Amino acid sequence: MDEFVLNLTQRDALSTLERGLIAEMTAKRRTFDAKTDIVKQGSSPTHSCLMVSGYSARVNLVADGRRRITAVHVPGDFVDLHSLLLSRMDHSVTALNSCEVALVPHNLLRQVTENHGHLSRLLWMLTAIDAAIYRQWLVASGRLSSVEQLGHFLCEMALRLRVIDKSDGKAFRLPMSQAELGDAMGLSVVHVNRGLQQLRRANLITWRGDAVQILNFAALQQLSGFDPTYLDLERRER
Amino acid sequence: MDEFVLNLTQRDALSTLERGLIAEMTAKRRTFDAKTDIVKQGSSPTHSCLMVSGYSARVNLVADGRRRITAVHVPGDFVDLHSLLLSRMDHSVTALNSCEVALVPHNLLRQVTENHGHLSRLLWMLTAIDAAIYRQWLVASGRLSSVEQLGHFLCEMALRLRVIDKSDGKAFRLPMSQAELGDAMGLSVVHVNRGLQQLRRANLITWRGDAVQILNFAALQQLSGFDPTYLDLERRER
DNA sequence: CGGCTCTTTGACCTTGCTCAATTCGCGTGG
DNA sequence: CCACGCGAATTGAGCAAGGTCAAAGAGCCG
Repeated sequence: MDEFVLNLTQRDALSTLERGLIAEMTAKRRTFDAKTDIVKQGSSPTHSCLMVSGYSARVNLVADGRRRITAVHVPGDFVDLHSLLLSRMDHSVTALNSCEVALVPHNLLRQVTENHGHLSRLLWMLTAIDAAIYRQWLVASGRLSSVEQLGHFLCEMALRLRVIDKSDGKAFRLPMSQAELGDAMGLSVVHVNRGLQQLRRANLITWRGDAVQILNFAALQQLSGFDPTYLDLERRER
Repeated sequence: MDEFVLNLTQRDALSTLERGLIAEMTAKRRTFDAKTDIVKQGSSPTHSCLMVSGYSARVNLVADGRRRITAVHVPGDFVDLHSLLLSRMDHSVTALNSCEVALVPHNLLRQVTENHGHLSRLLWMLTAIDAAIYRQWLVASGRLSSVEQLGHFLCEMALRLRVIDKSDGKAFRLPMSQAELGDAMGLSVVHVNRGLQQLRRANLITWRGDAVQILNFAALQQLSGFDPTYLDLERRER
């Protein structure tokens, strides 16, 4: 699983043994159509899902139809590692486009935690990075304006996709409708639309279909106060 | 460390060996005055902090003085386990009142991940629960009204404090000013004040000094759509 | 061509923010 | 015991960001 290995080797070296374990873990695959649930709210999975290709979103439903997307996952992301440790899914994971997923049995993961300290620290690290992203989204959600927030999100996606060679840091695919983007930002569709127009008018981005392009990363970064520290893209022993 | 053990045994059994390891890990202590930093943004700690007594908050600073509190930690919370896995702190942890903290050396934690699979899964679980709380705050921040959000937060604190025997599920201490509460909710002080008044007028809560009392938990829960699933208060093998 | 989803626009409304004062609680020094 | 000072809570008034509703385009596929 190329993207997953890239995700890890960006942050630490992997031994041959560890690469073998990863291959074993990701052997079992399944595909999901766009807009279908990969993991359902309320379920207690017996395996964890790792994105092989395609994008997915973590969706929380609130009473009376309000929804919030709390995370967007790209190839190489271990989507619900935490289902290994938690009892019941308090939210769903939905395919944004058609995607392929590796189903990693929990007992295999448990074996890793028993016998492979370093690799299990790396998996743990992935959940820590996810948490860092949640924190950053919380900051954005409560303390940035809608335009700043949109810009921040696009900077983040550009970087995360660059790690897995799906972007040069400027152009990338993002298969999300403005409604989905609104759910991710905690904004209304209408407001997302107007925010994007503002970014376009400022010549900061273009967005046609699922093709996003950041025209001036430095300016977008400055506008949104984006600081990539939280993605921890640093290679060192962990 | 009583509260920490309660936090874990709420979710799984601990062996005698594991209890011993925990005692060893939490041997070294330090106290912090109210409003001082326990961990500083930008630093690369060599130990992780576990709250022994007192409350702390995870604070992110944004340009031009905006702040966001992304988490509130109570006794028994492992405040920055993730510093074991991440390179640099992208935020600070600040003491809300005067508190005592156990300093757990990273090399000790690393040994646990090498030799004690079950205990390291439990530590990992704690970071997964933290992440679940972040997700819930994201939902609250983007999709709940200010009053709902305040209610949700108070329900959460009541439950988390009950786990560590610091609350009967109704009354508890919460040493936060309305300004701090605003930073935690992503709201302005003025609005927090008005929201709390609304909760008081509806006879749902009282709050004097740092003494909070929930007068009608069921009603507050209903109002805020609080569902405790995400706290994963279920005892089973992990 | 028809139907579907997604984007865009306009008009209006509401929640929550800002600014500025005032009041309250409480500890301190006289 | 009382005046004073200080941080926190509270209030009022006006404003603005973002929400809602409704309709009109655009793009796409069968």
